[in-house]
Amino acid sequence: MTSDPVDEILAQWQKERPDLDVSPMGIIGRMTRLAKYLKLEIGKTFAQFGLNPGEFDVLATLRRSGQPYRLSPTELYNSMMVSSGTMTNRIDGLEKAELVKRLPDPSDRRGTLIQLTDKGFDLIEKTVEAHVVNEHRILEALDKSELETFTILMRKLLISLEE
Amino acid sequence: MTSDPVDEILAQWQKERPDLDVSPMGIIGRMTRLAKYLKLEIGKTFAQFGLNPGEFDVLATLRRSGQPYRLSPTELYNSMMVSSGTMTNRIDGLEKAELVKRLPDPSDRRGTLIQLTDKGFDLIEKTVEAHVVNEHRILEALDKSELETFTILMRKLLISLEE
DNA sequence: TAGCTTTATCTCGACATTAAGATACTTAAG
DNA sequence: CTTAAGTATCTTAATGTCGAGATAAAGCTA
Repeated sequence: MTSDPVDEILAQWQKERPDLDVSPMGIIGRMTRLAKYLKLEIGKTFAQFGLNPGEFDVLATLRRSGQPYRLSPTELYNSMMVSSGTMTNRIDGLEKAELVKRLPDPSDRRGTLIQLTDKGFDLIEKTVEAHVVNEHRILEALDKSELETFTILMRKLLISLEE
Repeated sequence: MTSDPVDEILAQWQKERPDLDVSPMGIIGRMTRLAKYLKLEIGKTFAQFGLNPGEFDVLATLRRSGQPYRLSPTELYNSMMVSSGTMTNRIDGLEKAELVKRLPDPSDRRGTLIQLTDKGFDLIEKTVEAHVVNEHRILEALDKSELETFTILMRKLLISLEE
């Protein structure tokens, strides 16, 4: 079995602290590292379209919500695990770039609805297409059944963490 | 099969863009989400010892490097995928807290060596112990063979991303 | 209806990170 | 020995994020 950098780390711990069972570090360390690499790789595609990962998330969430491509800031930040302040920032930037616009919520005067503009729609459409191609490339190392197993395991863990 | 939030997202895309094969989003989306939850959960343990994840990483890297618990800033930031500026910041903070100290590198006058202090050693020793217990708890949802499979898949992907 | 609690959004200050550049030193080539 | 290129570390400015708090509106309770 070929080893990766995380195996080295575990071997160091094994030597220094043989009394500890550090095997979970292998799982969590790899997950963390993978997430970092993936964010980096994926971010390159977004950058080609002038977006950062956060902005992409907002546009993609609006797009996949279906017509009329309109959600409240609260729905947006809840769905992507960021604070309200972060969402305000992101919306500000996207609004300045005319990719979304703020509309008053007719049924709640406190509220705002974030609406994808035509320009935003066109951009996210193209970006998602390139993004999916890129994701396929990134995962080429794993075959179909491996990806399936991977999904099942991650889903299981995700559900347990979200309880 | 129980579903997780990522399944919802995929279902939305399937409906909106049936022409795209968005299955890789399932893998990458879960990985990203998992990494976020894990960082959050794990960070709680670090916080109990007055550390943030970045500071923990530095102390842990020094600790597992073995005696004399001493590495250069370059070794440190290379091993943990952050910039040199980030490492300077982290070392500044840890030095102020007297958990590490900077020593001149006797063999290269440009260089510095970062040395774990006794206080730093004691702290990381206790923190790692609590951390490992916490990691075991987080991964309780998966059994031994699942964890093994998980490791193999992540290792494979990690190696392919690091080429 | 009046008062209290909750909700929606935004503002602001603090912080960690990055990338680019500065400084000082080392190494290799001629 | 001199010079050019490379290396180690730190500095700085810009960015994205969070969390606490402000404001306004809605919803509940009596």
